[in-house]
Amino acid sequence: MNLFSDIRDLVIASLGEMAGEGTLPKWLDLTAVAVEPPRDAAHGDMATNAAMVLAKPAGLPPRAIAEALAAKLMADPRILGADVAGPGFLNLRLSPALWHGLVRSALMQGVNFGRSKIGAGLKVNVEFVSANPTGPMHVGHTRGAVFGDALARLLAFSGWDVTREYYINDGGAQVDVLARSAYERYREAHGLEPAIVEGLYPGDYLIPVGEALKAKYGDSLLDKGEQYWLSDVREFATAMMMDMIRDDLKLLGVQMDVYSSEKALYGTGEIEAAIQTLRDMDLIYEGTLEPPKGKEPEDWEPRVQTLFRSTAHGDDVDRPVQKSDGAWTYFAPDIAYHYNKVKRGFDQLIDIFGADHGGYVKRMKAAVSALSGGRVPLDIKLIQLVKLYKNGEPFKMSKRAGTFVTLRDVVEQAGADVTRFVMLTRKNDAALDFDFDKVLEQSKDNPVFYVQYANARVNSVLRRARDAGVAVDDATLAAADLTHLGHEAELTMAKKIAEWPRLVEIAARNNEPHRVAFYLYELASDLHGLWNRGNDDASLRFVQEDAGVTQAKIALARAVSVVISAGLGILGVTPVEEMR
RNA sequence: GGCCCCGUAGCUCAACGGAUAGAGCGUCCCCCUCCUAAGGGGAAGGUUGCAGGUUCAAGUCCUGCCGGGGUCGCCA
Repeated sequence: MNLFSDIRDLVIASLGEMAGEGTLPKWLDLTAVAVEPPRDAAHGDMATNAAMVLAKPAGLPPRAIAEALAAKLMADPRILGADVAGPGFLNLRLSPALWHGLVRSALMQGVNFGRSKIGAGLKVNVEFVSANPTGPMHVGHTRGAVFGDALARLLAFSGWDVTREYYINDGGAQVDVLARSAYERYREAHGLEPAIVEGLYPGDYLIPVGEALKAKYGDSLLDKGEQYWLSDVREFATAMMMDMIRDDLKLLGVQMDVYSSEKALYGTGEIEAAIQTLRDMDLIYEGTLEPPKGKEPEDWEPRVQTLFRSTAHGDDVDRPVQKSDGAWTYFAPDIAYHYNKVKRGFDQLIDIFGADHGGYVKRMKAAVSALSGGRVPLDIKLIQLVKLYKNGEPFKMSKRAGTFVTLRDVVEQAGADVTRFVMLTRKNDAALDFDFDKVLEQSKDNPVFYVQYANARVNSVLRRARDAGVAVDDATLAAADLTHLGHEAELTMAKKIAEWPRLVEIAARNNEPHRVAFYLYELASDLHGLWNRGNDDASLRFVQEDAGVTQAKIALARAVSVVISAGLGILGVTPVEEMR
């Protein structure tokens, strides 16, 4: 139930009638006609831009169209007023019964209120996290994980068929480094001095891997050449790292549907086939790249490489798929991997990358565009840095010094719910400050607390009503006589609730889960405001003498709670019933 | 130098191409015999970095600058 689209349907139908009657030309394109909440409540409940959008193509003055449309709309019982304003806006006042009906449907639909079918069952693949299997997840990965998971939930809520996928980068040189690092820990487990030289991973998290290797292989790998153990140790250590990463994700409440391995692409011919497909399109050639302008590397030498003609699909320069020694670059298996996703029948692909992969966006889009014949859109969301603070001071991290902050550190200190919510209070492409003290603060400048508090207040009212012997289950509330909700402050609250289904659509269409977090903050603010007005005006308190009136007021409060629960559900945050 | 992201109130940030650009913090004033004051109401605070352009309408789209960050073959 989306009141805005209902009223838009009415506007479109009325415009159709006007065309039928000759007031408007018949061939007008109505796609730009919108029905929106006005910024200023004094402008009414909804506004449409129809007259302004149609004035030019129809060759009529906007106010004339607006007035004719207003007359039409007034015939509908839902419309109490239609006033032409400003440059040609048509401001609509709606019957209170509409808002009452909306509260009722929120109560009846529960946390499904706002669910829609705008995704039309399209198969979308959301690839996120994809952290290298060489160590535990750190804060940067955490934000990507939270974002991807919330986006997946948002799209599923909005009618997409969502697959969450993790691409394991287990095919490059970094897993060899992992193996060598683990091997040193294996030697350490045998009481030998580990030679953790520059370039190896120094982290303590590999000590258990060394011990596990000892348990499995005994001393059989000691004093053997790398060619003897590298492959086995690599596989063993990678598997343990992935277990660790899965545990980290679980801490955050993130679950993947599919784990795809880069390494598994090698030797299957998939990479060769993908490249051959591009070659058949004349998009692969042998050539030499120009050195980057302005900042030429010291050791630049022109080399002939196998290149992908990504410029044919919007990139700035062509990109190598093979290194000068003939081995695949990282890009080649990634092309094959995305081709694989296309072939699995996804209608849309979404990749969530760290901001440092920004330079990779155009070439990946070019590859998918070429391989899908332009059929499958790829949206790449770049996740900006998280800056950590403690007591207002920047928290320095250094991977080299081993002082990086892990996902586990963050979740153990702040909790999964707080971590998730805070990380979604910013657009993905803006940097985020995460202050360990502020996120746990119980005050209104902490959005998590503020939203949870609103929900707790509703539950407090429900308890109170129950204690007074008033039935407040959702079915009873939905059946209550909501005409008791006549105060302007109460209708404002209901109108805010009415925006929820629309907000979800906008957020889903733009792949912007942060909108949900901001909306919830506004919704909570409205509830706190209404609550406090009960201090001055006893008739606005939720619990009243008359049971019927109480039920109507609580129906409104409960509808807020329902939306908060639904919204937090999309963010992956558990609503609390009571503040501690 | 090329490409990408960011630039909005003193600070941190919102705003699906719509009307007089909104919140929180900070500053100032007010509200608890009353459902959790862990809250609320109000005041002050703006040339949306600059200059053009498109549009009935631009913080939003396009072009060029300025400032900050990221990135730029043989890492992933």
